[in-house]
Amino acid sequence: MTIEIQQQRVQHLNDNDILPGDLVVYWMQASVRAAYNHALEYAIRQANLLRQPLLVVFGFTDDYPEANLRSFAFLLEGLQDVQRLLAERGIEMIVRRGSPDEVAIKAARHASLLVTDRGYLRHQRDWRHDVAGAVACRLTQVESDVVVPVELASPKLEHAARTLRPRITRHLEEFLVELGPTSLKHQSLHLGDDPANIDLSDIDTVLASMQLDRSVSRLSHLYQGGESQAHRALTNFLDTRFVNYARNRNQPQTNDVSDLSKYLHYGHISPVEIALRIQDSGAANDNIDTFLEELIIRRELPINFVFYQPDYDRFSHLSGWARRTLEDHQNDPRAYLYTAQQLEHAETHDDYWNAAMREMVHTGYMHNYMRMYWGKKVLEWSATPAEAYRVLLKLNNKYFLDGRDPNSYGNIAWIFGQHDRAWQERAIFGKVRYMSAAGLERKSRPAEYVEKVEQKIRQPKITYSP
DNA sequence: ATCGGCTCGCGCAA
DNA sequence: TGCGCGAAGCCGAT
Repeated sequence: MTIEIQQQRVQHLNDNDILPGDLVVYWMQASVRAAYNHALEYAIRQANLLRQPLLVVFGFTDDYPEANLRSFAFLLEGLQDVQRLLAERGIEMIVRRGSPDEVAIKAARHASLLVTDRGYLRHQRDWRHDVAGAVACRLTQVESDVVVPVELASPKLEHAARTLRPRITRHLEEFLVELGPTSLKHQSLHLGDDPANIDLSDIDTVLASMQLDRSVSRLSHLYQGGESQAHRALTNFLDTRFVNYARNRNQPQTNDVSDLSKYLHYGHISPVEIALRIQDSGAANDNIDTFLEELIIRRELPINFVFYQPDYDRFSHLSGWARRTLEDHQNDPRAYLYTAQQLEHAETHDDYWNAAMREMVHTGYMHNYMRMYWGKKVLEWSATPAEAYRVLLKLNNKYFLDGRDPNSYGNIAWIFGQHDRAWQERAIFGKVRYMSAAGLERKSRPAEYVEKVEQKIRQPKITYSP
């Protein structure tokens, strides 16, 4: 049984026809997995219809925006895993060094059809645009990283979750469906010996050969990238912590969260697969509903944001009340002013904040509730909102394994009022929502969170065994 | 512990 | 044009 891939996931990015070529190429870039990968399944079905083999190609570049040792290691672990999983299905995948668009163009030279997955950030869209114009064959993009395709959910920038929610919910029945694997009928090509291909059998060697920022430590002792690890993380969450999810998801002193955001960011797991597993878990409805709200609505709102807001990574995109009120308070005196370096080194007067910053630097993660507090305080302690915006995005993208994601840009924009409402006017923040240490203490146990972070840094331990 | 007030703009009903 | 409502807010009153 194979489910049809919903038509709305499929877009032809140029007007070219399918050519009488030798093979179908799937240019993998965003959905680095074998399971629940609509682009992969689409490419297999097209190859079978054309009676041709399929080649999967990934373009790997040292110049990837804001990447470093930490993120490259996780990426490579994921590539190694998916290459192995595809091989088990008789599908050949090569990872070739070079700018992704150039790698795709070269790989498509003898292709009948080039298929790719979808990314929403500027550089991801630019690559696909460049490739669409450069190849002779058709380039087909298949959305595989959201539940409801962005343009179908809404034709415009949404200002709040409550307006996007019904627009997504009405399509869930159609899009929250299984996607079984299709068998590839025709032999692969055995291109593995090409010297241009990267040998993934030893990741250390690949990393050593690269020019990259090594100042951000590798975290493979804590988290390894890859589809297999993502599935283990999901199973572990369902078996041990999901029962507490609705109650504890905003309690930073607990670990009752899914740990899946980094796998979602790298495309190591599909949101559709996660949602189906959650729905079928037999858990209490409040846990299921709360989780699906986070996974689908709260994840796809920032994707709507980066898709319809070209300046998603700049303070200047803010308009209307939030921009006005922050600028009205631009010259308010700041009780604390920290340099970017003091912040990065967690050298502030605030122990809760310092713990959050340390969690970020040393574990590549920060509890979601603390991400809000962390951001609000940087706004409070910076000379201008624009400066705070810059510093927050830089730290976010440097240290988080789930950084450089639409969620990163959405989360930072939220600090400055995006997707939020006006509140009682006060210094510096104006009418933008404020957060305080007293609020943290009222709602959670931040002193225990500080303890938890220090413990985690001292004794790093993976929460699920490989 | 819980509640109302603060405050804005969107989307929908009218 | 009016009205309800919102992710995590705070604050003061009860």
